[in-house]
Amino acid sequence: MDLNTPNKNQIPATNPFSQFEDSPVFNYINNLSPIELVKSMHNGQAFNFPSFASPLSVFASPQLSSQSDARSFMRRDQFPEPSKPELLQSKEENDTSIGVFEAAQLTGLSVEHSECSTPANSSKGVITKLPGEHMELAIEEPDTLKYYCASPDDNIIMVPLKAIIEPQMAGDPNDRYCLRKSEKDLCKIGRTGQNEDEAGCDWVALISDVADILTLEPSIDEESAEKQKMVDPGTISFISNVLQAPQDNSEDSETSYYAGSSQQREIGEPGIQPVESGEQNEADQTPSVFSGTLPDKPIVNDAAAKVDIRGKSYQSSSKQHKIRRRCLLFEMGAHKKKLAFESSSSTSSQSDHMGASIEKHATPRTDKGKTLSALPGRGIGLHLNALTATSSGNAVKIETLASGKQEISQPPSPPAHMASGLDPVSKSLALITVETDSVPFDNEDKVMENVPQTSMVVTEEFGISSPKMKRQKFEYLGASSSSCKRCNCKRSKCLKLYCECFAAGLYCIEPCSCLECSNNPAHEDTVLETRRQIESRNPLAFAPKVIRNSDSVSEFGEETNKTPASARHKRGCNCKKSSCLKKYCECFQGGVGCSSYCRCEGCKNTFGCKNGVEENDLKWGESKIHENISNLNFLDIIEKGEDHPDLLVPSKDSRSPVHPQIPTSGQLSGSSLCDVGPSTKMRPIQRFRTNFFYHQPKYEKHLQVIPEDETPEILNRNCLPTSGVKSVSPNSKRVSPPHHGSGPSTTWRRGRKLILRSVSPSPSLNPPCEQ
DNA sequence: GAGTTTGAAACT
DNA sequence: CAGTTTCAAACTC
Repeated sequence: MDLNTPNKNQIPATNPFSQFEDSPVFNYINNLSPIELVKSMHNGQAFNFPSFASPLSVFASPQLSSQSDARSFMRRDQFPEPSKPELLQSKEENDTSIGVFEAAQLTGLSVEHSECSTPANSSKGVITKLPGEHMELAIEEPDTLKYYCASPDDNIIMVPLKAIIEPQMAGDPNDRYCLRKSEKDLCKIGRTGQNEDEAGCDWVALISDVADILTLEPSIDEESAEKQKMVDPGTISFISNVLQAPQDNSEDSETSYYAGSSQQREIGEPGIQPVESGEQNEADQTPSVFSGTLPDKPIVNDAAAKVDIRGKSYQSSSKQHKIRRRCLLFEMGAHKKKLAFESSSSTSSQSDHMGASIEKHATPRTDKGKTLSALPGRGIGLHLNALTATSSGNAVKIETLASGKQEISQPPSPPAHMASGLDPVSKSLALITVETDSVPFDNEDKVMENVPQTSMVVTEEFGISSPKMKRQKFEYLGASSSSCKRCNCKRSKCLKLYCECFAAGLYCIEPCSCLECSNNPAHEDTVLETRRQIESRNPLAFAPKVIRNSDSVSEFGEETNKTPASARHKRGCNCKKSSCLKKYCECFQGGVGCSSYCRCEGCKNTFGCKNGVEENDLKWGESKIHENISNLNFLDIIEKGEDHPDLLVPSKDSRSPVHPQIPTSGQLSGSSLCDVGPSTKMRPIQRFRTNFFYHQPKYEKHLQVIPEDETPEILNRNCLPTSGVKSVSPNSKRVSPPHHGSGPSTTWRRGRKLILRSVSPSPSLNPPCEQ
């Protein structure tokens, strides 16, 4: 394809054009034009740069592109107009014009683009006109380009220009009209374009990208468009307009629209996407939308290609990229399912549901976006849940939003294949998800489950019909276990923490057996409000129940102990009869040992027992504390009356050579989570650190979606004596964090303060916790 | 699958 | 904040 070599086209243009400059025809044209003729050289540049440079600028500024696109769309509509075709036709007959325009490489370029991009439709739009449109070319091309690239200047110029030209059209011969217009354009373009050499370079790159996209082959227009989008918001608009034949105006318009709103998409906000946006739109939508409207053509290979392309092109925002990628892949999956659904409509409820969910996801996505925005730092779980549901293919309930409250009953139970093993699509999705760091924990869990090999923590089922089966998988999962819940609530409407789904910040989904469930997108408002209320009562309510120290540690590249002992229950248990040996015990259920936070009686937790506290640790701690207390930046914590008893008992962990240096070194052991066993209670400081780092991205991502506002709280809890004080005494009842002090707000404030003062610039390395 | 046990969450 | 109630999961049969 020639697309990747736009300059080639550009280069030739100059000469040919100059040749015609001297021709009689050209002179004639000049005479016709009241406007001062621009030198061919200049013109050449104008064509070359404006057309290409602009696009670049456009890329830089999506907004502009959007405007441009909009215009472009309009314009395409105009093309079909009877008057213009005639005009073109007449022009075509004119040798002069032909020569002139042949000189203009732009034309050729445009043609090529069109051809490449949309074989079927290429005849339309640009191509159709270009051949004959010498003058028209000058006119149309620049405009078109402006639309796509639309540097601000271009836009400004073009508007007035048109205004001027249009009137002339009526009375003047086509030639004249075209000529003038072209001249004007050239002048303007030249002006604006000259400064855009660099842009031109970028343009080349862009073209290359385009070429790559096109070379991906069997891609459809939609697919190419999708790719384009992935490449760059601004690029999208350009490519879609240039490459895509106006086969479908509506589609174009949408494309343009999206290009324009690329910023929003970049941000990850749902934006204002039309529900039935179509594959392109959905392509960019976040994971939740794995729309089924995807082109039917997506092929596995292509998909991979797309991914690669994206990955290469947009490293800058790796996260976004990942998200996109994931989305894409999910889309792929969705697409596949859709195909299956379409192909074998007879079968499966699953396919059916998938199709339904796919079609309706667009809306849910928006809702999710709202959720996020509405609940800053909160509702994350819900948001993710949507993802999870989607990916799992179980997201039937989520459809309710899209369907407008219509609750689509889920299939009686997940298809056998789902339970036994994921369908290929799901697996692929899972794998993909695993690849991406941005994958929500819940999603990840599911992924893990499906792909045990890769999992660090296996949790929840992907599509297990039986609640029991589901739960059985929760065994050792700690926080992760809390991530993907399936409930069986009957009276709480799944709006209380009794509901595991709700507690995990997730919407209930198909596998749930709940009654009168309100924990779904259809009741988003209610859910959010309830969440708020609960959080106001207990800021940590939605925090992961199990805090895994090892994860945070590993995040920093340090090999960590991933045993349950390296984690602890955030609040500790209060078991009386189960001896912490049954799943009644949250610690046990979470696969972690009991800690000083626990108030359990007769603890026999096999993962670790708070009773194992070592006296030596205390002694050691005392000596150390004096040594280092002064170094603590979080002294203020203590000063505030938050003197955490634990703080007085530094960890004695052998692996934390310098652990006393809380603020600076990452050497404190991850003890906080290592409450289990000998060192359990011994590391208040460490605990603080650990917990603090617990909030670090990776850990959070993996284990639980924690509302932003909870982070401080967590810190607070960990840092503040609250529980710590009493925890020291096994018998004493620990004060729950939320209730501590003056209440949530106070706690919150303190938490924030702690963050500010105690945060260590460098990642803390929490040594593995050994029991 | 029904009934019981258990402990967290919610309520007072 | 302690005590009680409610709830749903875990467990048993």
